[in-house]
Amino acid sequence: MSTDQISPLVADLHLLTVLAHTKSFTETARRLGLSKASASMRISELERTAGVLLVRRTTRSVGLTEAGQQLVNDMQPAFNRISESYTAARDLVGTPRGLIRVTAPVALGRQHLAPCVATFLKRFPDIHIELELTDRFVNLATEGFDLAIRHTNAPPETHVAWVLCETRSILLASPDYLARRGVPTHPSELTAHDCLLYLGNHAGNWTFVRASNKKSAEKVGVDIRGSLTANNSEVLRDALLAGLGIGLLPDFSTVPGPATGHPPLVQVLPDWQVQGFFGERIYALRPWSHQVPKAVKCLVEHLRESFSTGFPALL
Amino acid sequence: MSTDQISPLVADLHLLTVLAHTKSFTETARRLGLSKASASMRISELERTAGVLLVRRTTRSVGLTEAGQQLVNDMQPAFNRISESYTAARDLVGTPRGLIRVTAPVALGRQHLAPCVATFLKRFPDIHIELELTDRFVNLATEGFDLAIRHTNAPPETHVAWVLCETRSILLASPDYLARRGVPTHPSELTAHDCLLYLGNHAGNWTFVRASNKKSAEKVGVDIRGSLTANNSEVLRDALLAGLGIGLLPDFSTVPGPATGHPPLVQVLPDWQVQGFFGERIYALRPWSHQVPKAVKCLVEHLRESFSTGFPALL
DNA sequence: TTACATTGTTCATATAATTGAACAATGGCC
DNA sequence: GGCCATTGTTCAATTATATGAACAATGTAA
Repeated sequence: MSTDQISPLVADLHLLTVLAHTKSFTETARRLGLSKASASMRISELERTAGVLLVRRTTRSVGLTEAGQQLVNDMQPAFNRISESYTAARDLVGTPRGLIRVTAPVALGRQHLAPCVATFLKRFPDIHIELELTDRFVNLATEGFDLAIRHTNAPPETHVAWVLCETRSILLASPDYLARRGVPTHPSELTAHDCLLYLGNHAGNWTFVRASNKKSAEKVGVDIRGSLTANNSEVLRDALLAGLGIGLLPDFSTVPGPATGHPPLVQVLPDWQVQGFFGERIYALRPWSHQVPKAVKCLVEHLRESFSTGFPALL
Repeated sequence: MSTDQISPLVADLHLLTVLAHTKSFTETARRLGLSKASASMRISELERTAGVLLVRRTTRSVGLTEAGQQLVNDMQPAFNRISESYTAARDLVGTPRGLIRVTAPVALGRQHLAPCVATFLKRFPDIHIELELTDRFVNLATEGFDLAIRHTNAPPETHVAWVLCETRSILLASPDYLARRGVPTHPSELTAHDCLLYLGNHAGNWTFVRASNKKSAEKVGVDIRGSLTANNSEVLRDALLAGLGIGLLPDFSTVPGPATGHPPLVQVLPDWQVQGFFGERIYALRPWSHQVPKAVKCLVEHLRESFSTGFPALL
């Protein structure tokens, strides 16, 4: 009925939406900066005044009832909108500020993003950044992230995708490995080599493409034998440096620093590219919204500048 | 950014939206059931944490700054949606309940609506009704009404319009007036009569239409001389009963009760109708929304039943 | 199965909130 | 122009709320 009635409940209703995502009073309380005792009591009172059971509570876990789930589904976009509006109002005046929650792949985040973020925070003292590094595919909207840094050639259509820089995945090996096992001159030779595979992304069969000077492209399918498979690109890089085999890595994570004592890696089969790893870029992704907070705009701009100047040697 | 940040502010942001409509801390506090001291302080703190001036305060009046206005415009639909969702959740279980804010024309409201509402409240003890009678055209959405009862032949397209009953406006006079001045047999004779006009609705020239038994309709334009013009239909009715002239009144407000000591009014020119007063109905109007609260549905149903049985004599 | 760690709830205490009267400022009214 | 009613703000007293340690329940790992 008239919106006046929800006034004493608005805060509790929002608490409920957070609870719906975290499915935990403890986590909800932490995010909202209050005690789990409060969170528990306020939900209880919300249910009491509403006269509807919203939360299914076992002493150990929390789920929503059908009514609660429907209520949250209805309200969630509204709270998102309110949040955007508030941020937009703040952005009207003064310097950029606020909290930006960023998620990025572990390796990329640690090696390139973190240093870049550090200089950014010095320029904008009123901006705070929460950087969560994970190789898991997070859902920006439901997990409350403002920005995701992704290395991909197919950014999701449902998000705003800013291009930070162009990259490509190339085949690499250490000089000593190539000295021992020989330098491949054609993709088909890879079958006889040890390969380092990224778990999940890299299937057992790669299709190589060579763009000839004519229109037609030359294609070769090759079965790959993985001597090491890992879900961490830094492990693969270290394995490459140690001379364990030939690996497909994005170019930004392959320049060894002087501290490693290793010579630079050597690109293998530079004329060939692996299908599915064309046109890769580093993107800053953001769930679609009416407004982009000024702080986020600044961060993206800063990242774009930093990433466009090329990547420094690692370590 | 992430909606978690607005959690401590949500209640204050909603307070701001109420303030935007009332333009008064006192009224805002009354509606929200807290003291004006609280309202003032919480808005102040909201501005402090946002770092933006939202409210333009003179010690006597309250207006919004540009930033504040934009913020409210952005958020208002969201809060409406939240309110609807909450009401829908409550409606999932148990008997209809909640507050319904209703506005209606003074005469119609006092004579027919109020008695009907009384019996309704007995049937649904958990429903509360706030009945505001005014002949002013209220904006349902911005003034926070759930339902408006209107007597019109052109319900606004932007609202849900339930038909409560059919009515028509007819020409009436008291028997003694007609005895003194004669019974008109044709609209053109009205120029020589005293007429009672509703201020605003009734212009000085009426077009009369008679639906003949053939397809063609007969039309006559007549200049009307008003002996009394008022913006209150009850005043006009009393004047009719007192024999002051001929008046155009909706049929539901014309049956004099025995307490008046007056004989029933007599319809004049029953074959003719006045253009612009065709197809009149009593409507229950409601701003468009995703859900109609169960309590509102029940009230509309109750009104429809009561109004369809015809109107009792007045007074 | 058993022990452990973690969850949600409870209750007395401490904290933060709301309150209401007093005050200064202002718009309306004669 | 001056009076009066009403507005928004301020501040100490009060009320309501949040807190955190203790507890029972439960999923997990050995």
